[in-house]
Amino acid sequence: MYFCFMKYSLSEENYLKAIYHLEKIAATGVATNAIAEQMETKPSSVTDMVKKLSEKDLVNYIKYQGVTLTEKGRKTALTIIRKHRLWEVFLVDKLNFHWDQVHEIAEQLEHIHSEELISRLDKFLGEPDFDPHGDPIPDKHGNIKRTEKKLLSDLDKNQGGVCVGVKESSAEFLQYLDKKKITIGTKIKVLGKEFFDGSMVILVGKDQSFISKKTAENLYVQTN
Amino acid sequence: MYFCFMKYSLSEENYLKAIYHLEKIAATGVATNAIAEQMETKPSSVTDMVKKLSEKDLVNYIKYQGVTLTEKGRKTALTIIRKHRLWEVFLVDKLNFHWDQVHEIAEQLEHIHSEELISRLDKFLGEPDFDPHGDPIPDKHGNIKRTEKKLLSDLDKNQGGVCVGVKESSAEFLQYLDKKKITIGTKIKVLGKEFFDGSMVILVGKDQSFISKKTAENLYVQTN
DNA sequence: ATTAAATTTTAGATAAGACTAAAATATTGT
DNA sequence: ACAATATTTTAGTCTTATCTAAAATTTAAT
Ligand SMILES: [Mn+2]
Ligand SMILES: [Mn+2]
Ligand SMILES: [Mn+2]
Ligand SMILES: [Mn+2]
Repeated sequence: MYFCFMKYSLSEENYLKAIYHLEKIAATGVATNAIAEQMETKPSSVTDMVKKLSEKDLVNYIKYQGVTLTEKGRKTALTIIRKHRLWEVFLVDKLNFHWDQVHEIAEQLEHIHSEELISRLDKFLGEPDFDPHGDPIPDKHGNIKRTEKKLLSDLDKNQGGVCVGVKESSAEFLQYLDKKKITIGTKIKVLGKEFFDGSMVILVGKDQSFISKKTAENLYVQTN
Repeated sequence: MYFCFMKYSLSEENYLKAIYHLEKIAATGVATNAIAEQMETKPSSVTDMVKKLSEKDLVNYIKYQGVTLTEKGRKTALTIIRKHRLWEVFLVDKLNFHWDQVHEIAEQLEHIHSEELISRLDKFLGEPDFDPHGDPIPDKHGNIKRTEKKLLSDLDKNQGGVCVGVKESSAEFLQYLDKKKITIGTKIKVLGKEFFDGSMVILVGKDQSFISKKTAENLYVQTN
């Protein structure tokens, strides 16, 4: 297989990315319906594309059994994710965009084809390890620096940590976190946890705050 | 017509840009063949696209009589050119690309859709008036700052000026200019002009240099 | 073990953008 | 003026990426 600087279409790249993200959740092969939902398209369209990706040796596909990425497919997906996240850092760090504004633009920028561009952008940004949402940026070989992190919802009373990422990164959720004064790097401590509904009273900096279970399940923290 | 933030396809945008550039040369309507050559496509494909652009009120088209841009088409072309040139400035000024490396990448970046992105990029770059090749950058309304400039080939003996742009901006020509130590801002003086073939002996900084007519016809200077 | 329901695939259609070959129109040369 | 040439358009085909409707297969329920 060696090194292949093949260029793929916008659509192919988006499918690979979707499958990559779904593969992390699904234990078995990724289901056609799951891909269709993620891509906001129809299952029949997915089947067509999956066949094509299979032809190009980017996915393993057996009828009715879902798909998995091949090594080549995974590498390709990771370079797109790398580009996405680097561009997000650019938008936030250099152009002063807010973290809830960058995803849509990065969705476009991630498809720009130029190794040299990404290599220089990476240097320009100081070779960052994480994007504005706390997600790790794969290096040029597709290696991801894994870090210890837990969902805030898994902490017990009196445990504390630093917010290092969000699971959901919709604009709505990010804007809600702003209102709560929570962002990457914010110190959080669990003051109380309600048995009934999983809601929490937490210490954010010096102030108390009340958050729902749903919120706690979408915040990653690094415990100390 | 008012303000229309309609998004056009990659192909439509490229056609508009091509027609814009050809319109500056052609006195009459832009010929189908000319567009085909510029776009590296077939005349029949051009006819198809031109009909579509005409439907969308981006060009005026009468069978067999070539096309001209409408006001809407011209504005749209200018926003794409604005994006192209701003990205070129970014690539050279911020990522330290060389001026002969940026065009291809800018051809991709110019199609990213986001007003906010371009507005912020413009500010980040210091609202530049010219791109790395000396071409003017239209403002957000499509206004271009016109400057006095002549082709070096039109200067007479003993006239001098500052290089402010290139007509051709192929990588080959730009690399040749590097070898000749000529770039934007370089002071040039005509020491001699050969009647026979239009070649020139010029002063570049403190050194003499010999250039062909073809080279002189592709260099813009501002006389002092 | 059958039947019902959900999932997935196939078959056939559509739209965008490109192509080739042939027809229509315009331009040139004598 | 009229034939020869060049340009442009039309007609029909192809590819990519979608879609709908129907068939095939798997999974879940009785
Ligand atoms: Mn994102
Ligand atoms: Mn992100
Ligand atoms: Mn350029
Ligand atoms: Mn330029």
